[in-house]
Amino acid sequence: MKKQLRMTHQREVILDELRKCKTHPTADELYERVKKKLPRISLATVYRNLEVLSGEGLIRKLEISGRQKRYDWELQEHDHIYCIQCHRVENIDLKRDRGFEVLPENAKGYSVEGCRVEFFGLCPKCRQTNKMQKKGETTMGCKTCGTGTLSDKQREVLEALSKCNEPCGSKDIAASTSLEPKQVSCQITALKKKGYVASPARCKYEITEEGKKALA
Amino acid sequence: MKKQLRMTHQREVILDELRKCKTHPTADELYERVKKKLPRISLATVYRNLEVLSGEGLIRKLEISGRQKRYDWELQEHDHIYCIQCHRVENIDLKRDRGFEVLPENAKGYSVEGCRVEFFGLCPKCRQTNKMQKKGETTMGCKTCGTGTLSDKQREVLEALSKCNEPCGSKDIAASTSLEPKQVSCQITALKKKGYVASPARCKYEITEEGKKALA
DNA sequence: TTTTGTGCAAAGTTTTTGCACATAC
DNA sequence: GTATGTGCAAAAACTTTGCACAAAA
Repeated sequence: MKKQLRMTHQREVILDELRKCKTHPTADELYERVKKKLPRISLATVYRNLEVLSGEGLIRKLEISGRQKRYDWELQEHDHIYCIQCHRVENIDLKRDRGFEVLPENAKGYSVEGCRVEFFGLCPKCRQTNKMQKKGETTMGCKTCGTGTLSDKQREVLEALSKCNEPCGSKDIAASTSLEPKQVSCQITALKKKGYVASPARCKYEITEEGKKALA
Repeated sequence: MKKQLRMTHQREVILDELRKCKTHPTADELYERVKKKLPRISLATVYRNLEVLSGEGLIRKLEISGRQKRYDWELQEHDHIYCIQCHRVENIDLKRDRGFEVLPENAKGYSVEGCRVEFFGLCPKCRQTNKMQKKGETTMGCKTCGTGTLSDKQREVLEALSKCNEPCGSKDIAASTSLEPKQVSCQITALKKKGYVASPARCKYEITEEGKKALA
């Protein structure tokens, strides 16, 4: 006997937000969006629902490049393009003239259920960013982290750090900003790459001279 | 100025073992193999080397379905087939008659650097297992976990559990079998789904009546 | 001798799960 | 009222990193 599914408010909002997304979001991204409507929802609920909904065939879990799982409300099989720099994933129109069906003799005994085609390259935004970087290239430049410009979150973290007299941990930083500890550690990683943050002791961080300049 | 790479013994063995693999291994799988030759090597070294070697272009990191990263010694671009049940990844011969190149007008402004084609289905082994399951199908049947039949590892874990008088943790089980703790928890998850193992307390497991029947 | 790499343990990152309570049907 | 779902916290699963020491060039 199968479990009966219920349409809870949380589930509804999750589905709803997913349907609004064009770039197939990760559980985490979706959580951030859903939280704006349901501030008390937990990440675990988002994960659980994405799992249940894709199990039911209401949405699709994507098997795609990148570290995190991504989800798609579009059920029909279609192809994707993936930005190797910012990890965005978008749909792509592709006339699959199935000239590349696997022939039984080279399927190695597999029963083939389907095929994914994934293009990769740089999205328009990242192409633009790279161009700008090339112009004012510095020694600290780093293709994959967009050096030079600070994102809002990075600025927030860096500012919090600039107010500390001694090295502090990511939880201290989280407490003095609007950010989640998880987000803070992400930003710190990026800031370390840029040379704006140093880690004089394990899990303790402080702003560097470079970082102070970047804030100014 | 670029760092100079050194050929250490560890690095050599890692490369060597990778070259011997036909199914593109995860870091973990490779670690298990390498450990047989260098028992004192650490998983971190394997990860670090795979990262360095793929950074140098000596091996390839695969962007492929599944939870863990996989590596490939074959540098030339080629296509893969993925077993949706056991997660094995194999090469596949595919005459890409590139009829499906992305045309500039539908690349959405991306600069396309390449394309991955991935087939998925059931590998010969899993097809076989599924067939056998269908014969003796039970109410507990589950497509993705292979209910009914016990894999060798599952049987080993279940037997270990049947010898315990009280619920025990996965590390205790690992100690009394030939398996790694990591593998044990995998098997326990599968066994729980099948109803053969219960978890009366957090992280404590015991065999169920169902499980005892399955062993007999 | 200097630079690069290793083992270890601890942390970081993403996902899953047990539990007590809440909600939909 | 009961089966199903939620929030929370803790754990699991996978990967990365700081450090002190070791090995390669």
